[in-house]
Amino acid sequence: MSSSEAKKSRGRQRIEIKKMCNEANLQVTFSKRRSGLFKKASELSTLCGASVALVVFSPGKKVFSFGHPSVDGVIERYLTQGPTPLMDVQRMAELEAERKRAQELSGKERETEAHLWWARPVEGMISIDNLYKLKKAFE
Amino acid sequence: MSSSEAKKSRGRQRIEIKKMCNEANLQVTFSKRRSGLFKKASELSTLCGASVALVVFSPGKKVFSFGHPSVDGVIERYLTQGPTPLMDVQRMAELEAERKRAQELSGKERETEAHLWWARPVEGMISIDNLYKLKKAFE
DNA sequence: CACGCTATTATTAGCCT
DNA sequence: TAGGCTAATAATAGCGT
Repeated sequence: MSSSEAKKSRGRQRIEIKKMCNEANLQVTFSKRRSGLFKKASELSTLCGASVALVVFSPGKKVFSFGHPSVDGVIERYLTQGPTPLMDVQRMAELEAERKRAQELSGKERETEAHLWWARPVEGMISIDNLYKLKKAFE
Repeated sequence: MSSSEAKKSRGRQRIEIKKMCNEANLQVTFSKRRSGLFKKASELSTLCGASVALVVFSPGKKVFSFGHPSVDGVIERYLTQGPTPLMDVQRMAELEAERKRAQELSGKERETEAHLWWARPVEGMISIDNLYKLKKAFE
């Protein structure tokens, strides 16, 4: 501020919605816009009582998620009520068996960061993985 | 417009982020904010090259979704790499390969399909309860 | 019920610290 | 790398059509 007439800031500038070239800037923009996006998502669910699931992978592979009532719950509804038709019991039994086998192979849970209070409030109790495979099977 | 000095509009008013009481207004707000949310999601994926999956169920049970490169692809990554129990190396390799393949296939045909290409309402015909019954039936 | 309009609020790009 | 600041752009609540 040595200059008595230096402008404090150029303020917000219009940008084109295209892949950002500057890597450093991209990182900052990602963080800021991600926050805004999750806020909007939570507001929509609160204001309108809508169910929302939002999952975002950063360019650096980190994952962020928000869900109301829960990510897994909404995903389950999506996979179940989506374009996929109902499946037969036969196929379900097969996949259920595989699920149990896989469950034995995997012993632990993955804990990720939880800075954001609105992120992943509840852990799904139903085997989402199983449901997903069911859906995949019918495609 | 009989009054020559009638104000055109009170403009945007501050609102509290709580469940809206007025049903009619809620419907309008849901539509507007849903559009904004999906736009923000698409902008984030475009600007930063982030993978995004967004699923919204309206109070009226209709479902809207957006995904980049695809909803299913991102959900798969979430279910695989996310909070869900990890699986054996064999299966992870399979999913990894499939993800890469899916990534290459994307970005090839995805342009302006219609007005809001990123918002596709889908008819939900299957209830979650049906799935539960089916699951219990075979259990 | 979906759009169009506009005054305001909300979000954020570019800088600085 | 992560937070503030501020000027501008973007989103939108309340009304009309």
